[in-house]
Amino acid sequence: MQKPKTLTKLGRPRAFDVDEALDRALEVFWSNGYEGASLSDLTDAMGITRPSLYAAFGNKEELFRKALDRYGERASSVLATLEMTSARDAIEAFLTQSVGGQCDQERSRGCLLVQGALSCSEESEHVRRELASRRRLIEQSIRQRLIRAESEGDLPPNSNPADLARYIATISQGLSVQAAGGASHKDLLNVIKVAMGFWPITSH
Amino acid sequence: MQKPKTLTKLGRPRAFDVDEALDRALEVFWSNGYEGASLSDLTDAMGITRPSLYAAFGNKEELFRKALDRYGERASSVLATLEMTSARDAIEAFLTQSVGGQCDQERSRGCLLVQGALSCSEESEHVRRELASRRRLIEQSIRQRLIRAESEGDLPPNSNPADLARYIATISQGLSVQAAGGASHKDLLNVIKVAMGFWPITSH
DNA sequence: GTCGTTCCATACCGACCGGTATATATATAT
DNA sequence: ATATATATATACCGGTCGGTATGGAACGAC
Repeated sequence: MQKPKTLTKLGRPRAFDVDEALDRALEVFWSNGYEGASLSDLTDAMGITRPSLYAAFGNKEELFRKALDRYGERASSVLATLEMTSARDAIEAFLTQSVGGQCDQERSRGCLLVQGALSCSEESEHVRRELASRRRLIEQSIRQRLIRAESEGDLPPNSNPADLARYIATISQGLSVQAAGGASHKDLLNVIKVAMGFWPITSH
Repeated sequence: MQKPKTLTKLGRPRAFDVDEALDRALEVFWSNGYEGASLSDLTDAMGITRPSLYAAFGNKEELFRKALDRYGERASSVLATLEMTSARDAIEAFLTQSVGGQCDQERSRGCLLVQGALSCSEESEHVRRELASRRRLIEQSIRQRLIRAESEGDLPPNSNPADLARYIATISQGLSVQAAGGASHKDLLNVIKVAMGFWPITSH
């Protein structure tokens, strides 16, 4: 059993920045979805060749998964808003931040977890399920926040945290569809305003 | 200028039912989306050969558009619910019927207008826009119903029909994403219950 | 230098994509 | 029967898909 030694800086150095290439790939996946993004689209945007992509990221599916992870890092600040003191503020901020992330500059693009592969060919079923699973994780975070709120007396009486969480997730995902359909940032904020109407208690 | 005569029943008769074949195609598009449905998937499900498909329906995009039209006919009863006397009942029935159409038997599949091509390669941009356009038509129907309600005093004060309509459409589209992610019929109905909470006036 | 290792560039792989040419089968019209 | 018109069956088209074999280029180790 021999040590792996310093096999870090051996051979010809990589001529591109992996993180930057991943960011570019994320953009393509975000715009075109998993199946809609061809390897040629990806390598063109990343500025690297096909073998470089496979050496650095494995294959298309692994690249997508890494792009999803990166997307999750970027969006972590959105989930962080759930930690606000009032549950109502937390939910409203979550939705607002979520919409903010879906509207880059002038173009509305929606959420990658929704745009990525809502429906697809059977070959990509695996990716589709992965996305659904990640969406479910977000819904769970919301649910846990609302369960906490319930225990703190910070929820309207007779509330069902599970149903409320699914409702919030549904709004968020619907906003993604709206964004993909061309709705403006302001439009989406107005939807949030209406959506928060279920909350009978105003906390300020 | 000669009459076209009776060129209806000439030549070898078609060996399949066009309507039934279109229904089968609709199923495939619904499950896999526009790009995710290959011609082989389609012809296999339709039970016809490729040239027969092209002779009867034009090409893949035209077939999809005809499937959309057929889908619209089926879903026309959903839009019809908007004509109920009370606006609140109309909206609630619309959402409930909508969910009913998205859950066939045990499998939840969402709305074709959302699943069809939320994101895609650049070649199918045309189809994507078509779907967004059809979604917008539905939202307009809702808006007009709410505008009518406003004029009838059947809306809460300070309501904004446009924002409310977009909100309803957002819920409906979010439900489609939820359905695609595996939510059950009952789950979706519970979401609707929460979603109607914005409506401060109960009409019975 | 030479070696070992890693990366890049090119060209290529089989499979499948949407779409079609060709030939044959089956109907009506006369 | 013959001609005409339409549908079907088969086999095929160029192009693109995701993925890779191959050979040379650029580094550290020695």
